[in-house]
Amino acid sequence: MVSPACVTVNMPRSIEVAVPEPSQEPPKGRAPSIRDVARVAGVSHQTVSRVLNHHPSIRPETKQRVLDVMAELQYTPNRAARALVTSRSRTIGILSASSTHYGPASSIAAIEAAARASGYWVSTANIESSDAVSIADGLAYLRAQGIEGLVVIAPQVRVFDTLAQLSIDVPYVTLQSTGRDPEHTLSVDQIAGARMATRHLIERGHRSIYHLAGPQDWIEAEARMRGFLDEMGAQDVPTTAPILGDWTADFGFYAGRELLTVRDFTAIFASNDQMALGVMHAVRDAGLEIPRDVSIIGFDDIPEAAHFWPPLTTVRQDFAELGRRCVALLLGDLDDAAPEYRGTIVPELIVRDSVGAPSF
Amino acid sequence: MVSPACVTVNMPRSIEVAVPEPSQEPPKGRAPSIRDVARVAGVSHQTVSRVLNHHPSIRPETKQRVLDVMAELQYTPNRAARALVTSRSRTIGILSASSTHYGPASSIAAIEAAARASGYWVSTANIESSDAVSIADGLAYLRAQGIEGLVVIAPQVRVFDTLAQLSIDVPYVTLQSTGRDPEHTLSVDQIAGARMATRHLIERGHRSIYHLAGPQDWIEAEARMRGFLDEMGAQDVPTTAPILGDWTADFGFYAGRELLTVRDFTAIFASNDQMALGVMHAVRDAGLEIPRDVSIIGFDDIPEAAHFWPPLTTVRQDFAELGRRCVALLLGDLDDAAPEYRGTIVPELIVRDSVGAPSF
DNA sequence: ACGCTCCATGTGACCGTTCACATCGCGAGA
DNA sequence: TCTCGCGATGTGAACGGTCACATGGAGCGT
Repeated sequence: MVSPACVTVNMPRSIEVAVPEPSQEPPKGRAPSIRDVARVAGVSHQTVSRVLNHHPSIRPETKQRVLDVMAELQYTPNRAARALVTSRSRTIGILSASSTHYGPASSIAAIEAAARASGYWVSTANIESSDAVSIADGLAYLRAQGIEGLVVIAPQVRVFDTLAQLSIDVPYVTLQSTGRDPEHTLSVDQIAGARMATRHLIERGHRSIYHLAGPQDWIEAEARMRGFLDEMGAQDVPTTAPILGDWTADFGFYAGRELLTVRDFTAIFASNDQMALGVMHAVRDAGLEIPRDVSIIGFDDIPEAAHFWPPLTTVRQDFAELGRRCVALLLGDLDDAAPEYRGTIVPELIVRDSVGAPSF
Repeated sequence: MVSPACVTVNMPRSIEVAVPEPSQEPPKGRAPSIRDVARVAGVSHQTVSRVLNHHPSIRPETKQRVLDVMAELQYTPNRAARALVTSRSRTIGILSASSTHYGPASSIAAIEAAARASGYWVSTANIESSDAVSIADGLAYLRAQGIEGLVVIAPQVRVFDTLAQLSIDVPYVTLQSTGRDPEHTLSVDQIAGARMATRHLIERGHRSIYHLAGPQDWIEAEARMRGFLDEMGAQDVPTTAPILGDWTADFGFYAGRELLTVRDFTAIFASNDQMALGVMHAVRDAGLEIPRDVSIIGFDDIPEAAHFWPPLTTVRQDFAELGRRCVALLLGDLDDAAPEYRGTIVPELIVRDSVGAPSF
């Protein structure tokens, strides 16, 4: 990956714009304020404020004059002052775990883009371990920031406990799948995706399938597991207990190695692509071939999945769209407008080469 | 990866703490302020402020009383008010590209953690394309946020131009390798890492080595390329022109395929692990084996690299440490303390199975 | 015993914005 | 013609902290 290497700090080279004509604005140390603009434009500070807030009753001529002065003075509204008086920070908080993974990272990027487009700011708190203290720290950090909304990309069960405990009461969005509270639910089920994946394996003839699940307190993990179990049940295939992992390739590797000592299965459905990769590694290490001896299917379609060996069959999620809708929903809520994103994002089965017919 | 699925918004469940005794603080709509605390504690607002700022001359007894009241009232200092009067946002901006990749994502997470530990906030602007407009947008966004320092994880050449253009004059840290401005430089060279990788290939007997570089306006990419060229020169190995890529596995795949039509090489040094993965894919598709027919080495040691087929020999970077030092340097600078992190983070060669002796 | 310093604390202004309210024309309805 | 209403603008007070300065004792050297 693009990796930083060496660090250089550079002092500000304050660019002195030599103004030839002695204009009337005093070059104070501070940045120009609304009153500076007002003075130069020959209006009151309130008029400037109105321009800033797109107030309807302002003469176009006046408005233009103010805008011109703003540009001339390189005026930037002071976020702190505004937040102080409105007591609105226009900031959305993200509580995230595993932010170095593709899924969360993509979601975060999409959320940030969507928020920025709507004039909101984003503040992220990454938690390393998912213990209560770490979660509480993250939430306290976000609370101190005065967030107006919260997106949770983390083990949610614990987060909600902590949320209540800290008595943080902002609207929150959680990227989850359980269909309760349908009023506020986007119904893209991971369940559907997981069922797709499972069905794909069954259709190819597999009957002994293991599921490598994610951490049990992640609702996503739970949903995929449920999708797996639902589909297995629906198709009358005997079910084995899912193995609870931690989303990492390392875990997939060790779990795969363990599983292979028995070898009572023909296919594995991993709850994400990284774990699938680890399993593939273990399978090859055991001298077996994919998909001849073992079929493997993943979840997420990370950009690398197409280049695994063999290229991984998986379920694609549109993280960017997810992030966008998530913000739309939160902002629709915040700004009291009707959220328009109630539709469904359909996950998509991406068939590549890691699934074949069972060998026995 | 951990992937969000379905979105649910939940309204705040405002937790009413039923206070039995009618205490003297009025339950106004707003959060308690410094003056509310002062009133209850029987001191002046300024005393409360002093407690907040760890002012030395305060009687321990008074201090404790104030702290108690703060806890009782669940007082949280208002960031906006503080920022307004001090005109310091205590926010560090990150301008990042490819933030979904492991390296940048890890750096961001580390920066955020380090900043949080120092009482700073972090604001990230992700740019999707690296054109000037996109960069300018990102910087404007950060500027509006009132950032006090800037970390650039992006194509730096262009960023600096834009920086000057927008006349943003905050101290900045760039994760870079060129050794100019040694006063402010951490000397971990990517160059060293790249030389290690190259030397490893040469020592194994390779003489025809291609380098798959990153985008030319990323200083990291440039540094690795320079390291490659330096080592090749030092060892008197004839050099071929590096191929400029875009950090993605897809690019590695196509470049590899292209290269294999000629097949005038025995090893490839990819500038990051993703591109290395793509190349591996292309090599296998051509019916060749790694490392028997072609040796491949990467850069970064992403967590998945150990599970590639074959496990990838690569150069490990400690992104977390990098992020920490980066913040230390920036903050040392900001707070006018002597930065202690002038030392060197040594990249480490991780030998796995993707490099062997040349086949011809 | 006097003045000086320093510690602990209080007072009021100010940061840059928005909010509530006041003001001033001007055209329309009576 | 008088007034009412509304559009366009101005005035002053918040918001919740920090800063500069003032104040009143205690400690202390002479």
